[in-house]
Amino acid sequence: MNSKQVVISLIKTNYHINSKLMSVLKPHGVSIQQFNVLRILRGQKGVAANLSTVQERMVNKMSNTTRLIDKLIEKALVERIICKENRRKIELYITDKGLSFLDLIDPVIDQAEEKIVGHLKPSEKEKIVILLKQLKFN
Amino acid sequence: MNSKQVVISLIKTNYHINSKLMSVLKPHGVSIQQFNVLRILRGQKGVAANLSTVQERMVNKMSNTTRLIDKLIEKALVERIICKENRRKIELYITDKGLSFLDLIDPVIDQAEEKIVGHLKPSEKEKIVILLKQLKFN
DNA sequence: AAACTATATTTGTACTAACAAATGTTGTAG
DNA sequence: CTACAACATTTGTTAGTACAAATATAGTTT
Repeated sequence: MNSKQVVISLIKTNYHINSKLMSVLKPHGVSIQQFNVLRILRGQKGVAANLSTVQERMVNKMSNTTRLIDKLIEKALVERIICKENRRKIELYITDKGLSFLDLIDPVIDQAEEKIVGHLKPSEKEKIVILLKQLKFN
Repeated sequence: MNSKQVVISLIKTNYHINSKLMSVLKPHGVSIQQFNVLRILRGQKGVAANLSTVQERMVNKMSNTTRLIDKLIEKALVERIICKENRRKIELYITDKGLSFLDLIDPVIDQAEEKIVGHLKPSEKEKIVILLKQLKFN
């Protein structure tokens, strides 16, 4: 078993996971990234989040989070307010519509995830996570 | 250890792998997908590949392989000829320039992959691959 | 041969990603 | 108070992705 095979295996696995999650989100009109932003905002429990806060917590450290959030605002799932104390910052909140949207979608995603890895033994799930944590990226 | 944590762990791992591979390819002016197409064409060992053949072997089953290959042709790494027997098909070849380009880049990628997973024991590498193969995507 | 079906590739559109540059705002040094 | 650095977000650009529709060619039916 060489390193290349491991890397390819991981890339392919991710491709399948992404495809699966996309396909379950698609009927609801949101992308995986949009869904993740919503979850991050819900995690704030009413406290405003800056753009930079959201970005830090996202998997993808890209800088077009602005446009991603524009889409969520169009759908009225998120609200954006310019911070009064520091007008450079913005304050992001999930709306009530956003919260009930998540209530609807969370179980669908959970089911998809369960379907993918749920049949593994707990020890196997743990083993994957432990092994992945040992990988080095510097 | 729940299923969601496993999925997130896989997604994050993939993000890091992708970032790493992108960063080593970037100085050479090709993307990961372009690099993969080149390797697929080299694997043909001089036999022409159709667009559909390349697409099947790619991880991403997207349909803009045409445009991806356009980029490789611009760089003279790949050649595209319309098939004489069946003018619907195209014949793709890696050029000599493409081959020597791969000779240059392969070791760089290999090193990156080794750095990421090379420190794992062979049994651990195998364990990852075996566990990933057990995941279900239908 | 004309109409139809299947095959192979290309093109169009909308979205996401990575990165750099630009914009607007705040704080600070002189 | 002006200049400048630091900060936070937005915008621009190029590339890749997903999916659908369009184009072109070949083979088949009538």
